[in-house]
Amino acid sequence: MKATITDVAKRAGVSMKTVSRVLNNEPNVAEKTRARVKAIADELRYSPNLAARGLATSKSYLIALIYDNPSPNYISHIQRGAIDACREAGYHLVVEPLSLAESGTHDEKVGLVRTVLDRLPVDGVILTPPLSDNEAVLEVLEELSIKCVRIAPKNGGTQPFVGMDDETASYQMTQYLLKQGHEKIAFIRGHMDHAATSLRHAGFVKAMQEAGLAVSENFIVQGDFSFESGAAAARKLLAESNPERPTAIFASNDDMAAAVISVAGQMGLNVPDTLSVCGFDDTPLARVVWPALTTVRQPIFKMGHQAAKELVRRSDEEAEKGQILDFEIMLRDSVSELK
Amino acid sequence: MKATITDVAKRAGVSMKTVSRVLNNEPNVAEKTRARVKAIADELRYSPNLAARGLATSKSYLIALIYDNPSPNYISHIQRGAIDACREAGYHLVVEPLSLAESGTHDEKVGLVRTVLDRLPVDGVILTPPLSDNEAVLEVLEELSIKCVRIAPKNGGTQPFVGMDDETASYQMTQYLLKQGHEKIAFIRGHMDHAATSLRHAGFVKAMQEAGLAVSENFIVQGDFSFESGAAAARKLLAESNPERPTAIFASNDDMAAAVISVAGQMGLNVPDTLSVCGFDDTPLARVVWPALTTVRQPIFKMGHQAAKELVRRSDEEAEKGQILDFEIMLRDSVSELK
DNA sequence: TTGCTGGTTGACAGCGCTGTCATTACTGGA
DNA sequence: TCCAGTAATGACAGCGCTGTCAACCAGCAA
Repeated sequence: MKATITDVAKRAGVSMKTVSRVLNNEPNVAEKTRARVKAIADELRYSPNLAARGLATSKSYLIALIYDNPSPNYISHIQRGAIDACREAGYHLVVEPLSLAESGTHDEKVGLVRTVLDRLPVDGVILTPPLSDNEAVLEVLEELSIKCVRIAPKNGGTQPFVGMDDETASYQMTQYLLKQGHEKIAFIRGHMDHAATSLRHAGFVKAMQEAGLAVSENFIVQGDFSFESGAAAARKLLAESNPERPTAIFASNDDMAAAVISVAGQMGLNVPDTLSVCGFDDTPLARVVWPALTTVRQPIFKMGHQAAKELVRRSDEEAEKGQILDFEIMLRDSVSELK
Repeated sequence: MKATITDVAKRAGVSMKTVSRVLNNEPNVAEKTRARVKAIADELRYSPNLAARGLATSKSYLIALIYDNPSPNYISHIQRGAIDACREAGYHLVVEPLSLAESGTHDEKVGLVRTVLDRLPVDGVILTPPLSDNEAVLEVLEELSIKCVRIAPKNGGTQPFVGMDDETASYQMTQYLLKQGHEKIAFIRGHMDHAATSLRHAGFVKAMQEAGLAVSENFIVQGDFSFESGAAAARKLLAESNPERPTAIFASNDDMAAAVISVAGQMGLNVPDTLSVCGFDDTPLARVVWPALTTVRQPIFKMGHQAAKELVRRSDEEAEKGQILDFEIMLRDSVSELK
């Protein structure tokens, strides 16, 4: 049978309340008492009953990770990071996928979110793109006054968030391409709903302009982060009929970059000799395609970690309003110097 | 403020207990009363307090997905399936990654698992490979008498499980290769800890033997399901020094198959013209490499779904001892007929 | 000595729900 | 008409914990 707080109390010859104080690290317990209670709790392998504690405190010691993102890799890393932080604080992570994109009107979305959140009284939620900026979700969270941390949101808002500087990353990657001698550089945009899409685009444009290069309309193609959209974009950019082909293509995520490499291969174009390609995200895919993809590594794990950490923060610790984490440019084999 | 059962009871002019009966679909409530209570509960947007209910019933309405598997794609699909089933039954899924492989002795592993499970009193757990067959985990589960469903376990045991027939899938895929005229077929094995590894190998061997073909030692290479191990295996198999090269390579998962394609590309071998390649799992990767991978589709989502469904089963429904789900062979472009 | 302060401890109620068991309402047959 | 027998309902305790508040015990100044 599982030990209860009463068992520990009896064994230690103190009241339940004192045990409770020790377990919650509350002040005003004599050091000697504290040590004894701790020892006995360990001995009995006591661990508090979450339901009871939750009922008494109206906290659940649960935080939710809410997402509507088809990229398993992204979620999986966020998740790992978040769980890591939860464990340290005695919290647990429950995952709640939401399919909001195709679920009708704003009110229907609100209803859906509310149903999920009503049922499970979590202490906080982590929002991943594109939900970080979803009105319906934010509205319900506000209404139920649930704490939340947004990952890579489009605009600040009042809640804390964690993100990275997509624009600068994109800017630096473009500069790298320029340094390799490329001037005819095409850019494939991501999904419109994601905050990162316009930031990455902006960084690209900024670097091009600083280099005094015109950004041709024909060299900016809209994608949606999927492999298929990347392939379509590549076919368009590399078409024979295209008056002049780019010497480099900057796809704003790895899936689309992989598609570019694949299409180039099918068309008999050698990457990186006749076409340089780079991506964004550093998914496992990046190392798995050939040639290995030059890309930007996002600190995904850490984002999840920091987000959860903020949510499980004990109130006496300092709050973080927003955090911008560092990225890293991974130079691999898919970009070469222009001869 | 959130409505409680008392609010509903007052409004409906009945006792709490009657409301409780309605909400839990218990018998012995007049249809009229039932309908009225339901309506009022809806109106008040009442949803039960999980902690209170948990305290009263010593159930948590939580099930855990425990894994130690580096494949985000696999986990992510299992997870989706499981959550789906949970939602239908008012349960929630909490995810618990465990790093058991490198965590020392058996007893240390047991300790680690126990810590995680002690803290969170879940009603059931889903075990994914390679944990489905992990002694330490199974032991703790038994000790705490927590229900569990194992996904793709090596050997039956007494718990329910869901899986697919890896051996037959592998057998059929090999037959397909044979039908394309290949005889010199190499096989790359997966990670030793996974049940699937020997099953897939067995299916391959069976088909070869039935075709009256010898399976050369040199054509069986040990991998570990990682891209890197696949690449190493491919380099070994395709080495110039190798007296005779295979005309087809059957990698026992997609990552390794992708590695084979990549290595072949680097060595100037055309896939599928001079080398046919096939994989196993049908991960997104399979459609993303070029040429697209001929592979076996596992019903991963469904496995997660069925596993969770079994755990949240109300006791009056029928139990399923074990379920073997169907696979599908996905014919794509990485295998061609031997000329 | 008394009175006061502040650190330490415990008694008790109550969080929102369900299980048990008693009570009431209703049915059909004698 | 009355009485079982069953269906419908409710009163109440208690799940394991924490918040509140009162009680207690030094130690020290007056």
